[in-house]
Amino acid sequence: MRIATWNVNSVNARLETVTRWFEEAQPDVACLQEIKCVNEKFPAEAFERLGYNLAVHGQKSYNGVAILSKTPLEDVRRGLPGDDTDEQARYLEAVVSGPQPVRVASIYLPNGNPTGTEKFAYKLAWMERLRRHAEELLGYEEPLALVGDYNVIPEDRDAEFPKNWVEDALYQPESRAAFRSLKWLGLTEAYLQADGAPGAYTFWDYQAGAWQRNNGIRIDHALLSPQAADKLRGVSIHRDVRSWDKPSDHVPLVVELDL
DNA sequence: ATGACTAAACTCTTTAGA
Repeated sequence: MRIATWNVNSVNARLETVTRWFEEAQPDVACLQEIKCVNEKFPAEAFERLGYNLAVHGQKSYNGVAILSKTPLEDVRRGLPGDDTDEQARYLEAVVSGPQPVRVASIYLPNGNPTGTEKFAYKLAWMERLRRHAEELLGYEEPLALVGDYNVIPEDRDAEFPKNWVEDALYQPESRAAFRSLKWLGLTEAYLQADGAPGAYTFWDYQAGAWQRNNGIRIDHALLSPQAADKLRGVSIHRDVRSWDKPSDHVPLVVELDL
């Protein structure tokens, strides 16, 4: 089973690019972030034509997450528990049905810039809510994949030019510590486990020729429960998609499990 | 020191992204 995560930076503005990738890569499950539309505006038919079932948690203009699956989705949960006043659509969870079901979450973790503002505080609070929720999910002792745009650069080697990021929310010690504390619950970071080579990035800014200079960062991640990590076969980053016409600034990350 | 791109919307600028 191939589970993909991809921040598409507007599913409607980029529908042709996104569906082209689906046709080529044929993921069994795909978690999308930054769909940037309400549920009613999600281009459901385009994906249903490709054989996908879908769950969408959208929002006007910003954020928005979705899960697409070739098998039916069950136990769909919208929103991250822990704050009833949070209206940002950044978390969607569902169980992918099949002989060996997998629980999957599509995560769009807050950016948090600029640091020292309420946006950064929101990022850290959101990460703490995610940690608590992940702790509960791990208690199920099931195959679980928490995938998405974490907006965290875990280590120096996850940036081509680490010095560019020292003031950035994605690279603050607090952001990185929160990411580590999530992993320390007992989650396996799929890329490090299956590959781990430095210089692999998932995001290149649109500005200042970042792609041409390979000024990239690795901020899209897949965290696996022990029951899923045991079945980890491999991970691939679809880097070439960044050079397509009308690209997202993120590229797909694909995890392959023996399930 | 600044801006560079891209998208969305109560669009001819502003906000947000990372």
